[in-house]
Amino acid sequence: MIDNPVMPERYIMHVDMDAFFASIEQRDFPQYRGRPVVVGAQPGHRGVVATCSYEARVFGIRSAMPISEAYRRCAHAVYLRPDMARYAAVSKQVMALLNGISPLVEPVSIDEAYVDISGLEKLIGGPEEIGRRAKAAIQSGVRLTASVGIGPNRLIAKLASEIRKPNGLTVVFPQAVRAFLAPLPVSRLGGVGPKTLAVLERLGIFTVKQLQAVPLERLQYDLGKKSALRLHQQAWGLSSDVVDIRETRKSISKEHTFGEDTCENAVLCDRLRRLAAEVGYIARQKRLQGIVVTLKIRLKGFETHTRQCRLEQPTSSDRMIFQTAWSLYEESGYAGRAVRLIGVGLSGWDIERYRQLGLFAEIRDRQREQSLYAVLDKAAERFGKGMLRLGYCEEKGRRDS
DNA sequence: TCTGGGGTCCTTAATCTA
DNA sequence: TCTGTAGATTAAGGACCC
Repeated sequence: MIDNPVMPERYIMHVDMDAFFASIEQRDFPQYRGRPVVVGAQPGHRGVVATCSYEARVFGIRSAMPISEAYRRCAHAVYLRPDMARYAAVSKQVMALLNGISPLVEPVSIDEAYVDISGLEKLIGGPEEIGRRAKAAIQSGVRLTASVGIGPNRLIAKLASEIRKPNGLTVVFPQAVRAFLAPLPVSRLGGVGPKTLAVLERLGIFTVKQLQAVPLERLQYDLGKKSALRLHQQAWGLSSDVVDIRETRKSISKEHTFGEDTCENAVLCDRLRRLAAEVGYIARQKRLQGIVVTLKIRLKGFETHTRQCRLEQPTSSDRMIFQTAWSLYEESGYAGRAVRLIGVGLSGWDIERYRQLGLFAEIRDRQREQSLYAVLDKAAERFGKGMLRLGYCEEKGRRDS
């Protein structure tokens, strides 16, 4: 617990399941308990570690590590292929348990979620009590542990959940935010990967406190406008406190890495057809039709390219997706080169939503009207706000803020 | 040396259009 | 009607996240 418990206006809770895939395997198969468990590719094949148990981490094994390296570090670990369907079912249970605490649950991945717990103090208790309640619900509901962080916004909640792992609970009150952030390494902030970290280190910035001292303009010179602004805001503890419960998926894609690089058309064509069918199937299940098809190709040497095509009509048809992707491959000039990975994606239903509302021409008027918001205002007048309410309010809210 | 899969967001360059 | 320009869109790649 950090600082004193004065009630802030808002409390956001971040729940992060501990070593999720590996913990489910250890829960379901007692013979794996107490042993290093690595979920991911099989040793001897291409691939990386998806998750590993805390016993495996003792050997230095980490997520995203090549499986060959993991095997070198710990040959006697249990190596398992991921069973995503089983993990997804457990994830669903966890989200339902969190829903029992607050209806405002935003799953951000299979193993983590943000929960808006503002205003629950009279019903349940202070933030620490709510955190304890969430952990207990997960423990008794699915027999797994989670690390929980609570703070005035998403950033602080997430960083707080990472402070004590596994099975931790950390609450950061608003007055304590600056002191909480100051000693953290900048690598803990969102959007700081190897490239950005190298730039920051070149500038002599290693901690959040040091980052706070750097003028925004200086950061923008080295990192670009938006990335720098986001980083600067994070350094001062500023972030969204909105938990968004709507489904917001923007694209669907499937890809496959071949065991060995191939340049055989028959193999590539067959794989692309299967991937397109998977994408089409998910799109139809979600009742989505996309107007943009993307082909992804990774060649020998990890050289990666994408090619996009905008269709005449939105689609969720396997055949249409496949034919478009295959044409992109044939036109790409990569035919004959050894392919390591091939993938296909479908996106662009947001564009289609506007078109269906008869707003496509108006979108072109953006240049005259200066913004889409004016278009939405006009359209709302014409169609009535009821019909456009969701999109309209989203956009208007963003504009007003 | 080795580097999966499924995503999101940002930047940049080319192109379009009022 | 022509032309330069600014802003928007699109395509591709990069970085990052889990």
